[in-house]
Amino acid sequence: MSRFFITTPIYYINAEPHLGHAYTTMVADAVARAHRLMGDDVFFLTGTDEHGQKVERAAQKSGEGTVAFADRTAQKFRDLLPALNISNDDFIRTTEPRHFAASQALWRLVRDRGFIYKDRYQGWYCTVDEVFVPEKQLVEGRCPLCNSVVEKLEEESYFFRMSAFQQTLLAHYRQHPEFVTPDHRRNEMLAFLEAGLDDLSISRTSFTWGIPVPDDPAHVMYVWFDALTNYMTAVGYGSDAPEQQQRFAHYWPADVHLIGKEIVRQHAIYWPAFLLAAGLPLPKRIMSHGWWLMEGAKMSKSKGNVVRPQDYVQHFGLDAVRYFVFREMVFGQDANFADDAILTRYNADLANDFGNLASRATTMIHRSCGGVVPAPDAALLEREPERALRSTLDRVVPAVRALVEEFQLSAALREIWEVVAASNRYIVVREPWKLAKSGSAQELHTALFVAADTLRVIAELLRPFMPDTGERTLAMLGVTPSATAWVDLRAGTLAPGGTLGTTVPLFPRIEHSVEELRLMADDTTQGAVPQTPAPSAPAQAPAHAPAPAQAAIPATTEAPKIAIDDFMKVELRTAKVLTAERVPKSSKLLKLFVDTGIDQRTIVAGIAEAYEPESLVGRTIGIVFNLKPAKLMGIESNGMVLAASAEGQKPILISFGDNPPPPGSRIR
RNA sequence: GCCGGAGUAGCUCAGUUGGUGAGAGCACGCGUCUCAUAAGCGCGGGGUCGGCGGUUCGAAUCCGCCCUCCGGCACCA
Repeated sequence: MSRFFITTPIYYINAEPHLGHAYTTMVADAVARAHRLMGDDVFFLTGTDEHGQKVERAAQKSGEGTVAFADRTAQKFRDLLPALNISNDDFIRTTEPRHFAASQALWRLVRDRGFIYKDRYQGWYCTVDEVFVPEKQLVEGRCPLCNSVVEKLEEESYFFRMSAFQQTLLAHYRQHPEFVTPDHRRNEMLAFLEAGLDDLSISRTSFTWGIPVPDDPAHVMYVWFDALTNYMTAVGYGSDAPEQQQRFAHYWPADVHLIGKEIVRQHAIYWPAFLLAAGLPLPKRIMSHGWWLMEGAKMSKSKGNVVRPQDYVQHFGLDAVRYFVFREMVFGQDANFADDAILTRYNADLANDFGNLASRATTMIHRSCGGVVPAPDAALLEREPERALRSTLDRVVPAVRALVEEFQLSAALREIWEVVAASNRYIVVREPWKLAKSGSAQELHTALFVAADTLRVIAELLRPFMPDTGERTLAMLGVTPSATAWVDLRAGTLAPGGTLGTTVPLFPRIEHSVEELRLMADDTTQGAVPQTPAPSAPAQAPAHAPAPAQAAIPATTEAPKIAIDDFMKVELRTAKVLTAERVPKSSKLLKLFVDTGIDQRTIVAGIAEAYEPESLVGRTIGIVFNLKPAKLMGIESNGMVLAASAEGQKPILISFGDNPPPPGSRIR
């Protein structure tokens, strides 16, 4: 069993989490899960980068303390993890004490070995943007960003003697061609190295939100020195505790730093230079992926085309989104995120090919074999379609393993779908429904066994990519998931005599366009907060209910019983409607302004089809008082109106009669 | 500007060291089964392989020039 330490970048908390962050984290998750299934001792790290002037300023602007701001914004990234079913082993924040200790330890080490010196940092400073502008970028002596006049400024700074490592790094690149992937990024880094390295300014005195430089607290470490060190902090670097030192010895160096292409240099040059200076081992691989483009354009806030993964998770379910991003992006290249592409992938690959296969294979065993895995006939297994299918598996399983190790998730899924297609073809050739009527029992049992056995291998192969789907498919087959299922994964290992679970539709076809789905979701869901997927709950209805008609009404009534305490967490109160108006471009939403007795607030409610706005003014309604705010059609809604909605019917508000209680009365 | 990628069917892309008549998926058309989520399976149409020129018995694949797009040299998954 080998050790596998994989990291994502730590995400800078100055931005909102978006598809880019989600993608990096999901890729790392899939690879980490695959290594666990292969029996490796995996450590999977992600976290947040919280220091620097940008954060300090954003915190000032927000009026919170810097610490409170960092806590709140870091939490947004942390919240993304369960929503994406991420199996990280640790979540590191650069503001944690352990990270201060590690960063300062690394600094001291590098300093004591003679690679840090103090000098003056001199440059052109733009007082408007508050940044140093490199001389080359000046436009006629003015700031290229805001066109204001820059001034020459000097600041005392510590410098890292990066220039000392050019030759060592070049040698390392030559000895380890796999160090930077993909190749064209490696070539870029080689070009950068050959051009020569400048020493790097690694401290600042112009702000204080950072890790103090040891023995000179007027300086804080400049962002990358502190940030990159996180990879060692999390495995125990800088700690005095013996068990932490052992952990560090065990897990360092990292096997993979997974990053986006925009931070290759920091990881492929700065970071190894720091480590060389400290005399510490270098990470084995820097793997960099491309960007997600929207309609061919880079995502950016100003273009308003930032993809929020939660929206798609809501429409298609988490596993479908994971499948899409893995399948669609060739590692290292940019890829397009298009609504119709994800819908096509969903219906063609997940619903038609795989979901339907799982459904037909298990249903036939329920019908013809009483839901028990039949025993195959050894001689019949040696006939042609069976042998061919088996050899497909023999080829695909190791291929998938190898591809995942190289982060070729798209190709790996393509291989798995070869098996899906082969399995569908096998069923057509053997026609078990005919065998059930007139064929021999041995032939029927063999065909159904092979179908189920193949499905089981597919389910195991899918687990890193779509953990929930893999386990639900195994549950349909009555197979208990094993933590190391990939160690000896092959055809013919499904145990005859096992009892199948219930067949459930894994990916119901979606007949609506994405635009329709989006409108429905906007009108019917009250929270933009992504659903936390129920981990391994095999027998339940689809956790993510992609069918939009079900969005307003739970598909089943099998909700577990709750205690009175749980109920009392929900503050139901009366409120009086002050104003009501239609939300433009929405067929179902009304914007209400209500008096809750405690405050006055806006609530958006999906009742426009049932009530005229005017009829509501002055009326007393029931609301959920302490619901998290959510944005619906761009309007922040603070609470939720209580109304009964029978399936297919318009909602009816809870009524308090002619003599209603005062606003703010608790409902229980 | 310098360096590096990419331009192949309507769409997204495979095509190692030049050589059986240029491929896959999706979409589209036709056929077919009925176990299955109106899913599956089979067949089919469609491409001057960015342009021009060259090397060669033979080039999408090598060379030169040109056009277009993208990236690195300068922040951001």
